[in-house]
Amino acid sequence: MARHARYDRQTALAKAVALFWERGYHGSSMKQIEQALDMRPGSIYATFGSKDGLFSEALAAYAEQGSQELKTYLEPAESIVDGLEAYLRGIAQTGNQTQAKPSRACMIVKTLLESSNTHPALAEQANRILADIQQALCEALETAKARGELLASTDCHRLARLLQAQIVAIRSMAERDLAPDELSDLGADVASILESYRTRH
Amino acid sequence: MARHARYDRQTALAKAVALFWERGYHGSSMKQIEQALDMRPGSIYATFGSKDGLFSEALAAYAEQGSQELKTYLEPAESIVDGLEAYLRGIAQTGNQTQAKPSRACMIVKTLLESSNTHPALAEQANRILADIQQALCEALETAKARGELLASTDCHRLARLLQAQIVAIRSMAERDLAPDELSDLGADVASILESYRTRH
DNA sequence: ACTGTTATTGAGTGATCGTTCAAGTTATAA
DNA sequence: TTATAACTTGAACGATCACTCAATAACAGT
Repeated sequence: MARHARYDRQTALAKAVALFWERGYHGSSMKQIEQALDMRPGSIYATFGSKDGLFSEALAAYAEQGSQELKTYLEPAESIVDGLEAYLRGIAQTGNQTQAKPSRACMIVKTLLESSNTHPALAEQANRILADIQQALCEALETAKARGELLASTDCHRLARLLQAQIVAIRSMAERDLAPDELSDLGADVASILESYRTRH
Repeated sequence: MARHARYDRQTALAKAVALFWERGYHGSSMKQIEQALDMRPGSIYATFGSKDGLFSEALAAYAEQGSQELKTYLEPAESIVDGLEAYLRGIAQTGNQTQAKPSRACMIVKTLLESSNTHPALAEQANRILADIQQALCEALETAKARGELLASTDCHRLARLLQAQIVAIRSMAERDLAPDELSDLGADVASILESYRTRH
């Protein structure tokens, strides 16, 4: 029995993700947020509570979309390990930029590094997300091991951590001004690390 | 023939490194800088020109001390590859915290990720430093290869890039709230990557 | 002591920060 | 049509931002 919101929450969040991913928390002012979302401060605060609240929701949305991206690599793959290697090579593929991303680095890592000593709540959220991702990677590796793709001696928790470190590494190195083929070489080298954990067929 | 400065430039810079490393560029206000350096704004601006100038000098000082740290691992080692592996394991060693660092992550990477879309000049400097480090790693690897430590097929430029990615990975993962032994396991796993490039003796 | 030079001080600059809220607008329910 | 509820607007808030500069203090040379 009243007026409906002019803005779609999901659409606004997607715009917030783009801005925060690009410029970080401290680097994004409310003025820039207002412009990016095409919303006035009152509406923003009514909808998201605060700059912190908006950032937090944006980070969660980013994590969700990142998890979907991983799935698109795992599902069509012949094996889980193949899918993981394809993913590592894929995130190192910057030449083919059909979709120009706000930043090449990972927003979660950017947030972790930016906020660990300035904004404990955000750092905690980034930590939680990274722990969840590691857990998801671990479960995928456990399945791969059960299928005989990985050596029986493989410690999946450790390998998941190593794998996450590689993802972090590629995405951070992608922020350097490397040539596209230099980065994809790195992707290939990183992917080949997994080979030593594979069962010889 | 005049008054001498109350502050030693190097000492002040070291304090600036500590603050900026901990809190980043946008996260450090002039008020905090004044307090950390025990200097009033006038003196800071007379000495370093601007917040940017101070940060830039601090970043350069950090890079220099980081390069010294690598040398302390390489020099006592029996071989270059041994030294590099010891370095990778060493930076993953957070349990033994005789020296509490301002941050566990690398200040250069923090700067790169924070400033790439907000402060081009800083991003460029971080890029240059990373390129220099990669070059130094490359030269060490070339020497190792000439000594027969590495396979003749090794592409040292590529391996240097992979190695730098591993250093970035460990230092970024160190910012997560992992248990000390989880991180040192990661260090060991990362160090073992180098093994596949080694000559079998 | 006096003079010339340089360093330090800290109140103050305008701009921008994140945030609030009274007023205005637009829809639905009766 | 009217009343009511929900949403939008944008001026304004105090705080803090990076930075400046006239006044003061401390040295070196004479």
